[in-house]
Amino acid sequence: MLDLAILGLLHEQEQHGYEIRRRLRDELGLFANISFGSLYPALSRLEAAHAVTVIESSGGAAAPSMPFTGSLSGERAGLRARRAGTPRGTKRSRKVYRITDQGRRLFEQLLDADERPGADDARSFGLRLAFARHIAPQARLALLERRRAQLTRRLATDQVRASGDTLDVYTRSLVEHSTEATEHDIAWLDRLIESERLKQPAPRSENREPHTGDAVTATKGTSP
Amino acid sequence: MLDLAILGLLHEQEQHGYEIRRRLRDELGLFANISFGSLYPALSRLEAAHAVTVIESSGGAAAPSMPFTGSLSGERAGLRARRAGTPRGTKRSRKVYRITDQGRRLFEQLLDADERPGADDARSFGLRLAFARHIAPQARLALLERRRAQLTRRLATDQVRASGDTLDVYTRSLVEHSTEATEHDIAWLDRLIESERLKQPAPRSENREPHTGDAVTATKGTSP
DNA sequence: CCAACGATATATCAGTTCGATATATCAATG
DNA sequence: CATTGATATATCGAACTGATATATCGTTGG
Repeated sequence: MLDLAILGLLHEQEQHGYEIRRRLRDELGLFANISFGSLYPALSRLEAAHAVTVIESSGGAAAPSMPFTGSLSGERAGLRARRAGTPRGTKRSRKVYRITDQGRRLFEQLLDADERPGADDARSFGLRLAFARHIAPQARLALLERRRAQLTRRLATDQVRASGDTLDVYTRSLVEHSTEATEHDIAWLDRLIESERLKQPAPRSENREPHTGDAVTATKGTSP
Repeated sequence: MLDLAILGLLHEQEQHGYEIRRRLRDELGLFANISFGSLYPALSRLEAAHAVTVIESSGGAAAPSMPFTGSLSGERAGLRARRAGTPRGTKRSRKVYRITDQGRRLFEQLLDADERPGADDARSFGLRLAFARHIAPQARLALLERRRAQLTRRLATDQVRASGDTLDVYTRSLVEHSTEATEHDIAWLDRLIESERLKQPAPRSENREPHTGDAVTATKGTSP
């Protein structure tokens, strides 16, 4: 899962590990504070799989062919960057990674294949959504609908759990709040799905009726 | 974290591993489907730490001293349970675990100490809340307020993230929805906190003003 | 001036958790 | 009466976390 996140960030711009961590935290929001013990092994993994390559290892020469338009002025600083300008600068060694063609292929493959329904699915979905602009409109729609189905299933099991009378006050409140949150999530997804549908002309209609709001409203009406 | 969950369930009734897994899934809802690769090592861990003991190892003799009032008729079945009644029954070996006094101490210790603000804090809080009936009213209130502070902090960083203009449509939607969800969580916590306050006579007031709804409403007003 | 401190940056370790898989028993199914 | 499915315990490798180590550089303040 981390691999996907890293490839997604490198997809846009070559970067070094520490910066990847910062962007994961500040931009994505998923991976509140990804551990270095996850990040660096993941980068090594990806390098071993030829999905990324190390562009620049230290502050020395070997300027990359692409003079990337990015933020900081990494090249050959440190030498005599003693008192002149360059207020934010290189900092130590830095291994800058660049995604390869194979890595790009792996990225797309992870983006719509990997999706196993496991414990940590909210994070997985959030990550995919954050990179949704990179995938085909129909795959995007499929992603949203898979997530919707997932949440609908959860809603069903949550209601079974809430219907029992063995729960104490706190656990009951927890389950009820969880149910509400899931309904809120589904409503959000429905908005996204509708918005996607408007952007593309209904791929291959027929047997396709608008299902907006079936399970959500059903939560109010399933009990006799 | 699993240790806490296991001790919490064994706190109420002695059980075997498979059943613990079922209750974690069906009652708590956290740990959607806890892995056996987590569960059984955790039980061994707890046994090694003398927090739990194995009461009954197989379908043989050695009936536990306490004839626990619980559900199923485990004792000495399997022998000649061939065609007569007993529709749900023993099933194979089963190692039944019981919590020890030391385990009970560990449980209380984990319940209010461990709380590290890490990646997986929603689960950690949910777990503690599910066992909140076992702790002192003031500790319960403290738990709720710590969680509230945590979410308020998250709200602040989420707003910083949303204020940047570098996000694409999908990521922006993700962040906005996440913010809403956090606000919803805080409102829920405020309800729980109020409900707790009514149950106990304000421990030691002074310098304590009702803070219900400061950060939540602040999310509408911080921008100039 | 320079020592202390904090931010940047990479790396590794032990401990947990997960997913997959192996093994065994028993009930139900056909 | 063989196959399948539920119950039950166990173990493996891979991944993630928190902690810790190491190093460089900029800032701060005595």
